[in-house]
Amino acid sequence: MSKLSTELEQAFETVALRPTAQRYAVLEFLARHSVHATAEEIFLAVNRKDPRASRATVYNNLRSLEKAGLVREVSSQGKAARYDANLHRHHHFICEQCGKVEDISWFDLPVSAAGAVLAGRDVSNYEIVFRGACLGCLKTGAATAGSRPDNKSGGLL
Amino acid sequence: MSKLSTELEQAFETVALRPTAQRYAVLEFLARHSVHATAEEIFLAVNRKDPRASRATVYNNLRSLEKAGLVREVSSQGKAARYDANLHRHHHFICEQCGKVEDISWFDLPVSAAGAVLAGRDVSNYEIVFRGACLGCLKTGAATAGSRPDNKSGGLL
DNA sequence: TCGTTATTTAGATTTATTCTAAATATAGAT
DNA sequence: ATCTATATTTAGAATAAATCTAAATAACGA
Repeated sequence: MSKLSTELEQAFETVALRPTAQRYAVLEFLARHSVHATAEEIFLAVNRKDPRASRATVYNNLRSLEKAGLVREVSSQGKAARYDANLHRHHHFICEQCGKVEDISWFDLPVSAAGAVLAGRDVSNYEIVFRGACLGCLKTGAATAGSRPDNKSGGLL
Repeated sequence: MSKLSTELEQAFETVALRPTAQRYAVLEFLARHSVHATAEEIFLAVNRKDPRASRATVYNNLRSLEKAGLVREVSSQGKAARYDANLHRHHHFICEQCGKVEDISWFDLPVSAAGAVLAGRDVSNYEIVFRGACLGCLKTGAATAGSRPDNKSGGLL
């Protein structure tokens, strides 16, 4: 009866997806942990408690949840795809040192900024992906400044 | 002697990466084709002409080029990672119907928009990922409006 | 309850990526 | 030019990730 379970049930209702026990477990895990887990990690996690879900089911559900917009695949560095509950909009920050993917609070992109350049495409959603050094890595080691040829300046924002 | 070759050589110079024939071929392919190819596609493409590069070399070079900032992995739907030459900054548009990833001309994110929310992290780069229906799919079929629970409005920009 | 359709399952299969250790090429110093 | 230290390349084996299969089960509406 926690607030989360209500929210998850409503989410399933909204997108008209059958809330099977396995599918629910996948979404719940992602909603509870902002760690951006791989399919394998989700598989292991949901199988610690009942109900047990097979690997194929985890993959199936990640796809159906993604198609419904409740989950999204976040671009990560490394082979296995990482997933993220998408109940509330947010941006992402990827640490180039340690590879961690952090959530960044949502803010709207000013309309003026994007308009012209999208040329009539129908945008249903968007996110900003920041890259750099996270707070942890800044403390620990020396940050390597990004060095793309056409990035002359130091700080980018 | 084309303009591209000069640009590629300069790019290697800037980032202090050895411009081996194989590495050059990988970057050149990505720069010439904005198709956001997979490692396998690049492998096949660069081996149509000399020099031939092994699969492992393609992967090695994608990693070194990525670390140098000349290439980036673009988030795609599907298992194989897709890569993109990053000589000039640009944003991305992913079509939710057909899966195509398109480049969007660069524009700066207004400073005011992002500042507070990044909380001291050192941002060396960023990009915006738009999702929706591309022009081709808009013409062909019916566009499905995005339906996340907290997205009440129709158009997003 | 019944019938229809979606979902789940375990395991095999396919596909993607990394690893290995020896051979080669590169850049800089002599 | 030659030498040396280091980075890169290679083919193929090994690992890891994701998908497929066909039969069994669960969900939903009538």
